[in-house]
Amino acid sequence: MKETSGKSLAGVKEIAKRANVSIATVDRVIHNRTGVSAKTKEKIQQIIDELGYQPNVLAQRLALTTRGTIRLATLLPNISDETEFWRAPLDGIRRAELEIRQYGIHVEHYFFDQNNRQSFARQVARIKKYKPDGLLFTPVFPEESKQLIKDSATANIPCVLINSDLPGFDNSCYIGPDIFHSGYLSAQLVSYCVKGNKPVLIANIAREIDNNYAILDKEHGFRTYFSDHKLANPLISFNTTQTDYTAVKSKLSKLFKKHEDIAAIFVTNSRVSVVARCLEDLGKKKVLLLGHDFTSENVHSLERGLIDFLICEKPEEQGYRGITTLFQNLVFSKEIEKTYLMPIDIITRHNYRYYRN
Amino acid sequence: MKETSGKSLAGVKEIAKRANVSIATVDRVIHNRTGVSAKTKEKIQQIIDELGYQPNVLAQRLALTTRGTIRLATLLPNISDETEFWRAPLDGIRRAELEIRQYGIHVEHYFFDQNNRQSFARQVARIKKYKPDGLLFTPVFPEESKQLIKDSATANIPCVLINSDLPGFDNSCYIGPDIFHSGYLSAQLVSYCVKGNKPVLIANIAREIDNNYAILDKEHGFRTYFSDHKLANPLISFNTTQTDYTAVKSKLSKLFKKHEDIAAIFVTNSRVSVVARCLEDLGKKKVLLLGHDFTSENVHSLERGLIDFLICEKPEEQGYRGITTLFQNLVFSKEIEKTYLMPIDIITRHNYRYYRN
DNA sequence: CTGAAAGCGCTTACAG
DNA sequence: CTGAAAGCGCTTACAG
Repeated sequence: MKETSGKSLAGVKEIAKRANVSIATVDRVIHNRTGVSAKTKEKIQQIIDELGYQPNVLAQRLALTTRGTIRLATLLPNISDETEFWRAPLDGIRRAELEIRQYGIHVEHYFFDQNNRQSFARQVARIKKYKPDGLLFTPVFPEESKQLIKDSATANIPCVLINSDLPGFDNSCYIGPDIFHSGYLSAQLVSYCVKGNKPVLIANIAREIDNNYAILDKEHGFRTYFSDHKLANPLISFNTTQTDYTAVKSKLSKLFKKHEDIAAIFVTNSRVSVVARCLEDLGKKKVLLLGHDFTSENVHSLERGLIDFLICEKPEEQGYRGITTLFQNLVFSKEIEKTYLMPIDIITRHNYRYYRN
Repeated sequence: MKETSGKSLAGVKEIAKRANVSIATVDRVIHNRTGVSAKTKEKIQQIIDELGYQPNVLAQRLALTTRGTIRLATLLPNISDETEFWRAPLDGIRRAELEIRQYGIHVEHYFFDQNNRQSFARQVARIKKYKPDGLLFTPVFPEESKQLIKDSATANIPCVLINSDLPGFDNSCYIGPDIFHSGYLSAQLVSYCVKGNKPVLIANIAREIDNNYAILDKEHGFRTYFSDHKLANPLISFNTTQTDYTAVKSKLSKLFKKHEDIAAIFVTNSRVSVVARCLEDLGKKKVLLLGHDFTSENVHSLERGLIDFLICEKPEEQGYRGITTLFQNLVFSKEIEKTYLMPIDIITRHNYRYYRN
C-alpha cells in the first residue's frame, strides 16, 4: 500500500466523510471536547492518525476572528536617553501587535520610572483595573514583581517576564538571557584580550544597584570566570549611583590614579558609552572596553573604536516573542514554555552592521 | 474629528459599502487590476487610504488555497561527514516547507557532490526538466552557476543564492554573509587575542580552493584587516586539497617545525575541527584556533576548549529565508530584495548553548 | 466596466 | 450525542 508520505492534504471534510459523521463532530474530537460517544471518538481519532491530519492554521485563525478582543498589558520602563535600551523590546512588542491585531488582540502599554518603585506600584494598580487577559513585564523591583506574579497567578492571567528573571520563582515564563553566563562570557573575552595579570574594572553604573538582580548576577558571572580559571587579575568593583558623565569621569579618574595599569573595563549595563567618552577624554584609549546593549550611542562608540565589544541579547525579539507567546497561549491554548533563553551575541565594530536585534 | 488611530478593522466589505460598489470591484482596485473606471477607482482608493486598509493576510492566503501547486527546486551539496555544514540550510528549507505546504507549495530537492563539477551539471539538467517555478541554490561552481542564473532569468524563474554570492552578477537574490567582512572580523578577533608579532596561519582545507570564491574572499578579508591596521604579524597561507586528518596533521607538523611560534590559526571553512584534533595531538593546545560553522564536531571541539571561536552565519535561517522569499514572490508578487546579509555571529564555549542557527 | 455567488478550511451557535 | 448552516475576509470564475 502506498504511503500518504506526509501529504496530509486531508481536512476535516475528508475525515468526516471517511468516518461518516459531520465535520462538527470531527471538530469536537480534534479539540477534545465533550459530547462525543466513545465509539465515534475512537473511529474519528483513528482516521485522524491515519491521515496524519494537520489543521490548517490559517483557516483556524480566520474562523476565530469573531471572538471578542483579547486584552494584553505590558509594563516596561519608560524610554529616556538613559534608558534607550527599552526602545528595542517595545519595538518588538509593536511588531507583534501589528501581526496579531487582526485576531482581535489589543495591547495596552504601561510605563514606569526605572528609578522609582512608587511609579511601578502605581502602574501595577492601573493594570489591575484594566484587567488584562495576559501580562508582559520586566521585574525591575523584585518585591513588587513577585507580588504581581502571584496576583496574576491567582487571577489566572498568564504572565511573561523579559530581560531579567526573578530567581527562585517559577510561577511565570521568562524570555531573556542567562544573565550569569552573559557575565561569564564577557569575562572570557576579557581574559582572551588581556595578557598578564593587570587589574580589570567592573563598572556598575545605575541609580539602584543593590536590588538590581541583573547587575549583581552579571558581576557574579564575570567574577566566577576569573576564579574558575584561577586568573590572578585583580578585579575592582566600581559602583556609582551617580550616572551622569561628570560624576563617572571624576570617579574613574581617581581610580586610574590608584590603578594606572587597568587593562580592561566591563560595564554591566548599557551605560558603557558614558565610560567610552570618559576614557577618550582621559586619554585612556588603549583600555579594553566592553559592555551591554545595542543602543545608538553604544554603536556609535563601537564604530569609533572606543568600545571593543558589545554584548547583546536580542531585546527586540524578547518583546516580540513575549507577546506572541501570550497570544498563542490565549488563542490556541498553546502551553507556555517556562524559560526561553536568548542567544548572547558578541558585537564588534566589524559585525555590528549585520546585527539584528 | 476623532482619529481612527490605526484601528483599521475595516475590510473589503466596509470599503465596498462606503464606495457603493461590490467587493469584487474593491478587490480589483486593491490589486491594481484592469477593468475599473478611473472614477470608481479613485473613489475606492480614497476610501482605502482613509481607512488605512490592511488586507487580512490569513484570509488572503486561505482564499488562494485552490490555486495549482507551485513547484520549487533546491540544489545543494549532499551531506556527508565532511559537508555536515549543509544539513543546516536543508533543515531551514524543510522548516519553511512545512509552513507553506498548506498553500500548495512543493519543494523538490537536488543534491550534488561538492567536489565534482559534473554532478552539479547533471543535477542542473534534471532541474531543467522538472521546470520549477522558483529555484534556490548555492553557487559552488562559478561558471555553471552563472549559466544557471542566466537561464533562469530567461525562463523567468526567480532565483535565490545562499551561503556565498557570485560577485559582479546581479541577476538574482543573495541571502548569506558578507564574506569579505566575515574574514575581516575573524582577523579582528585574532589581533585582539594575539599579542606581539607572532605568525598567524590561514588554513584553506578543501578539495577545490582556486575556484572557491567563499574561501578566497574570506582569506582576502582576513589579510586586509592586518594590512589596514599595519600589523606586522607574518601571515602564512596553508593550502591543502587533501582534507583528511592524516594529511592535514603531517603538513601542519612540518609547518610548526618551520614556524615554532605560530600563535593563531584561522581555518577558512568548517574543517576547523580537523585542525583542532591535530593541534591536540601535536601538543599545541595554546595556539588560538578559530574557524567556521556550527557543526556538531566543531561544537564538540569548542566545548573541549580546542577551538576558541566559531564564526557562524545562521545557515538554517538562510535556507528558511530563501524558501519563504521565493514563496512570497510567487504567491504574493512580493518583490525580492537583491541582497539580504546575514549576521556574522561569534560563538565561544560560553555562549554556544544559546545559539540558534 | 461591474456584481452576485461560491469557495478556501475551520469554528460556533443553534436545533434536535 | 450529533448535524446543518452561517460566518471569518478574501479571491475567483462567471454572467451581464
